[in-house]
Amino acid sequence: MSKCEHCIVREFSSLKALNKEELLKMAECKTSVTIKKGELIFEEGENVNGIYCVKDGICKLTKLSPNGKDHIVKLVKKGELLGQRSLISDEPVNLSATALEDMEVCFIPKSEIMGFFDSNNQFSMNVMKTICGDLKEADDIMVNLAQKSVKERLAITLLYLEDTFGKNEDNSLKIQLSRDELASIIGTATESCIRLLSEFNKLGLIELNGKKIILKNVGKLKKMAEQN
Amino acid sequence: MSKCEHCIVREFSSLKALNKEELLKMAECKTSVTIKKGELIFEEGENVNGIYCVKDGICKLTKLSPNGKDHIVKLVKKGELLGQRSLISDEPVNLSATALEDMEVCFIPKSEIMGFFDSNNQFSMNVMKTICGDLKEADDIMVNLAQKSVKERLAITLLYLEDTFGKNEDNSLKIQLSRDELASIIGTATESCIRLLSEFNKLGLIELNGKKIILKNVGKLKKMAEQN
DNA sequence: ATTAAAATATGATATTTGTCATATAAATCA
DNA sequence: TGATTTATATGACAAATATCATATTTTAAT
Repeated sequence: MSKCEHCIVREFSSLKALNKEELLKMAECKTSVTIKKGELIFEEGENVNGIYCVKDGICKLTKLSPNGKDHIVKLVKKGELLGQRSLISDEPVNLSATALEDMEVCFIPKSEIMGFFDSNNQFSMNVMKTICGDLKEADDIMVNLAQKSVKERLAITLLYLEDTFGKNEDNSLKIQLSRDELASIIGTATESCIRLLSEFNKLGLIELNGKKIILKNVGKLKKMAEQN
Repeated sequence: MSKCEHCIVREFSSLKALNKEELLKMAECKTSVTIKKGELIFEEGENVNGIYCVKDGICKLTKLSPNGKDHIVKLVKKGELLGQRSLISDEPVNLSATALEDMEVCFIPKSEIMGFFDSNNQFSMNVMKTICGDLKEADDIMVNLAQKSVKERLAITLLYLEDTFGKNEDNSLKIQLSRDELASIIGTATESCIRLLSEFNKLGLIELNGKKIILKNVGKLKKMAEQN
């Protein structure tokens, strides 16, 4: 069993508040899990009795709409925790988590985390801050969905993806999403998403190369994002 | 200065975790404020050094989009707290709060609240649960904005308004919103909102009487909300 | 390697929604 | 009260977006 103490990823999450003793205790009860690209980590409505700490890889959090289409609510990367909301609310998870790349995650059971809430105030505060950050982000996304055009939202999303997940040596976005997934972040039909990508390509804003997307003109993309 | 101890509204918020002693302390440093319909409580970007406890009345939380239009992110009623997120994140508020009715609120300074976070674990937990609830709600709203038509969102919103704020003796919605405000919850143009209200009226789903809206056929409205 | 399945792409068209113009009704104010 | 502003309503039209059809490319499977 690997030691949480030596896990660098921990430093990026609320868990950084834990002391040596707490880390040793956690290392004993945690389980390491490998998840293959495309696999489900947990599903909407499930009881996840603990939280997942993402050691490596990216996953999407989705919510199923009554019409049967998924919407991607959030992308989660290395260093973040999954399932905090559900744990605190003591409810089933309201989102599904699916790996977009091969992942390494650690599962920490509920009882352990609840103990930290009681004993470590800084940890509680960190978790609260994270959730508050998520809420603020959600507010921004809501306003974009309500008031911006699909074109603007595509520009915003592309910039966000480069900003958050970085780019490869060839300048292409590191995170690889299908057109369908991209559409499901933006909140539009897959065809509309594809069409606008083509348009951006023709306008020289981006370059398409199979699944690879390169942002060629960030300045113009930023203008496109604020068109109104 | 009125006593927090005897304030019933407190029982509906995270503050219910406070003990007698804490309530006495709070009563000493809080300020009661009366706010007239239409008045601003705080504005996006402002430093609100504390939280507001809503004793009476309803307010809207809005966010300004770059295009200059407001979006209503949330409606807040008696018993809820305002400004928690900003306080925890130690950031300016990201939303503006405006009274939709005459209001009675109490302002509790930051220092006081931060003390409760340190000393009263149940209080922290309550606040966390509230924010988690808000986050879950935000997820739902995002999916609706991304995937439902304006018509569906209007139906959903009307049902939500009756459910959350109740109705008068004549069955009309207790909360009175202008068409403009209703449109800004739904995320559509004012004219579109008005047009759809007329349509719902003609279909017998609702009845319009000046500013009053009566839900005549909740069953059909529910069907309309899930059309897809 | 060949076939089948899935993803991407694009055209044609329908539907939804926004915008602009204008009319009427309601609220506010001098 | 009358005048002025603001809110509501509706028509006409334009623009954005979805849907359906189909072609092409890519990926996966046998």
